[in-house]
Amino acid sequence: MPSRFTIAVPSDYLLRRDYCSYGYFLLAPNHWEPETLALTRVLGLEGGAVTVRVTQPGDKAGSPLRVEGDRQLSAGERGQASAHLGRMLRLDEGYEQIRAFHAVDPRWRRGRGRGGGGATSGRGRMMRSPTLFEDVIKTVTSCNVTWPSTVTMNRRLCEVFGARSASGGWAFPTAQRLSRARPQTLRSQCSVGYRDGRIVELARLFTLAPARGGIDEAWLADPVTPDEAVRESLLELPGIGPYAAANIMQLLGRYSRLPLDSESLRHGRTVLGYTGNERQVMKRLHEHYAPFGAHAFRSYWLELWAHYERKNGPAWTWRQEKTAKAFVAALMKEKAPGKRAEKTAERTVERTAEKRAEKA
DNA sequence: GGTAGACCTGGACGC
DNA sequence: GCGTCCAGGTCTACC
Repeated sequence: MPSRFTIAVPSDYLLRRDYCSYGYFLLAPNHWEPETLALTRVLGLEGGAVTVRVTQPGDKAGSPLRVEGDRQLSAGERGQASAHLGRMLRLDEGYEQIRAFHAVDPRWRRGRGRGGGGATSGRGRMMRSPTLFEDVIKTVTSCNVTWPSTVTMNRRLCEVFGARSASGGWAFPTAQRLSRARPQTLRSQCSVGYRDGRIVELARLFTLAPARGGIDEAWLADPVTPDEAVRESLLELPGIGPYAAANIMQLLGRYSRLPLDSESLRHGRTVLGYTGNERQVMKRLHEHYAPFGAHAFRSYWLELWAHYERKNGPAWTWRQEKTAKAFVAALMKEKAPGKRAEKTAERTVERTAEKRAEKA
């Protein structure tokens, strides 16, 4: 028997805008339906996998979220599901925290949520995963690779190693499951390439107690822990370099560091008009966002995201199956690609999908 | 401390 | 349809 419950949200929280605010909303097992403004994904709970469908009735900021599961959930499981969704949607970041961000970067204050005195738009909450483990693996699968490959890796990880829900969806694999996986299987069935051993080792570190050398999630998430200590600790993990460490920090709610990559360079050159070599542009990017201090990443990301939305329409209208195409590097270039390049990209994406279907 | 090259996959493009 | 080149961040060896 299906279950249904609600989750309260901050008064300025708007599901379609705040959920569709970071690229991971396009990665399995997450699924967004633009027609119904519904988020669907499988969550791994103590009683097994469950597919949940999350909507915000009336599409009104501050309205409680309606959650429907594809099976009966115990009270404990409902609590677990609420905690997973709360982390994912950053519901822990209240109105005051967003107002503090807008105080240093007023560009995102426009628009009206239903917040109390001096209402703000509520912009500034970027979605993430229900668990830190999923965030770390998603970050590793996004390094040194183009977006369509990241999409493939995440989908295959779920299909090969994820638990299945009653309605047939796949959960993101647990650390326990991936820690037992053979690197060769990861490579051949999930196309993760040289990341195979690193993913297994990361999974193993998530299963170990901190006292035995495992990852101390509570310490990483504790606001008392200094940013620099967190960064150094992340850099010691396999497959985590400066970019990945900064990205995981923002996923932990630490926004002072910038995960600058090739996309940032493009943003610096084409949107901000910076010239010079890579090092010079990176330096100017750091200078540009330095005034936003503890909120630097939010300013950086909202700028970047606004650029994507100018080109492709609001993120909540994006179709998951088409984004692999939309984010093919050539199609994101400022100069429109030629007809041939566009056709080739489409053909390649289609061929890849067919090959994957055959394999499956 | 800085730099070069390997790692792997799939998109881009020429033939 | 095939072959070649290239993008992408991390890691290691070397200077």
